[in-house]
Amino acid sequence: MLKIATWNVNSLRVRLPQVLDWLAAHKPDALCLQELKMEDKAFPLAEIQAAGYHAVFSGQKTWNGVAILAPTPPENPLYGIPGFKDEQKRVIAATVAGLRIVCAYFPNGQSLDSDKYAYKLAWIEALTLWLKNEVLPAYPRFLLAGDFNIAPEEADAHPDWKSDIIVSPPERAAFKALIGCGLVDAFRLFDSSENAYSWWDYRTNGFSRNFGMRIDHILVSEPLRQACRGCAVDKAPRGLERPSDHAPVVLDLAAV
DNA sequence: ATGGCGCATGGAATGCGA
Repeated sequence: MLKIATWNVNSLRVRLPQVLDWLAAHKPDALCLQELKMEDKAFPLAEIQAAGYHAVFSGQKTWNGVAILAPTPPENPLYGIPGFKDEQKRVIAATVAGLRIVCAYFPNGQSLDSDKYAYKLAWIEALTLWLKNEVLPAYPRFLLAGDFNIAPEEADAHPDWKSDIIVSPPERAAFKALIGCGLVDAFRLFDSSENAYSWWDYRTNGFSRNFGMRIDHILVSEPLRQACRGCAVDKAPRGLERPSDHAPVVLDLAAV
């Protein structure tokens, strides 16, 4: 069985002890991280290697930043979306355990009238075209994991969520177009509705009153669908002292 | 219950995230 996980850590500098604990406890075959919020020269490679993991990473100061950790060296790393000029470090790809993995931190968008919203939609379109035209044809055993900043369905957002961002029809249409490339939302293959959310607001005790959304996802290619054995949110890290506002999403995959 | 938290920058107050 392979265990593949994704976790927006909201600063790897702050969350490194929790990440190391989580690696030791769960021993994932791949862990995708987002929001490192650090430059590559600050990446804690020595600590991660001491924990028995290798890493490929793409960071920047203050914002964004993505990484893939694995017990064997991730192969053929690729940084960013080819042909899409972007200063923001949001995408890293690598091959682990015979799986092509794209780890992505989708733009937030901020609000529907923001330039960041237009950037979000353009970014998703570029990602979709790249996956459809280049990645999926080359790598049948493929998965896309990360923080999508989209709650795909009504059930994926708390009813009290009042903002348009994250749940707007164009964002949900973009998610469907992405799925339409030949991908499956692994979480929805299983009845795990009690763990429906992957993010909870830091404000107003969001976690204790379950004010959250499911915005972290693992999408798998059709050839991997039959190998999926389970997919769930691990809520435990969200309850720790000084947590990330996101919890890990974990996929169990039968070895093929 | 969305001003209300947490993080980074810079060394206080502000911008951003979702």
